[in-house]
Amino acid sequence: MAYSDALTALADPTRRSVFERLAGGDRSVGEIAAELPVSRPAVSQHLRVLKEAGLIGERQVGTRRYYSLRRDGLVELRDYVEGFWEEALASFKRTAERGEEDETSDG
Amino acid sequence: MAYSDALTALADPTRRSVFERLAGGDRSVGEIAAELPVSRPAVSQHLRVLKEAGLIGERQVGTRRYYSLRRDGLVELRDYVEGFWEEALASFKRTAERGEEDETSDG
DNA sequence: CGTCACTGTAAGCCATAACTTACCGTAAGT
DNA sequence: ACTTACGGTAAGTTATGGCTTACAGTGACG
Repeated sequence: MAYSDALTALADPTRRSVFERLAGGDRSVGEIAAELPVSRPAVSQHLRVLKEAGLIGERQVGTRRYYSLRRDGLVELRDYVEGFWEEALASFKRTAERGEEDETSDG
Repeated sequence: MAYSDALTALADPTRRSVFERLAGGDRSVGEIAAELPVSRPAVSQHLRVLKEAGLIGERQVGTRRYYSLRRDGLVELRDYVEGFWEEALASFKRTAERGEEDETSDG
């Protein structure tokens, strides 16, 4: 399941920072590293994880590599949350229907 | 930021299993533990993390504690992904408008 | 009050992963 | 060809966190 990798990838704060910077447009590794308090190799490693999670893509220009958000990856994550949202609503509804009884009425 | 805690919480597979089981309705710690290959204390710890992330709530009945999804927590996570989705679309659009850079290697 | 059922917490172990420095390959400019 | 710029990879260190067992606390019930 890809949403699993996506969630794992976005769990780390630093990696999330890297990811969120790509929302503003394509960025090279050096550009991202310059704005973060970690080394360039660290950024490289984060980018690798994000890429393996399908969240970003890369485009090479000379020796530079521009990373960008990948639409499909976002869709998967979005669908997971949305799907869960639907289930949650159903659950809330069931709970509400059972009334405010705070006792164990389960058989 | 709460979505941060939510993402961290949902990163772990076991914890995600715990969380997803709550989508089917309220559950006690013992019930959840019985369905998972980890000990009850482990489940307890996962529930604590999920609760601190605002994703679930608890309701005590006797010595039992029923955990349930928390609507607000879901909303926050959903909004984060949705907001990102919007930004991503804008980014995609910008990239498209800039046209394809033909220096891109085939990859 | 004594016992049982249910659960949270503490302590310790160990796998994971995030970070660093060092190194290597590659592309462009002179 | 040499130099510079850019970035991926390897190796090693260290912090994080998920798991287990042992223990403590609380409510229901005879």
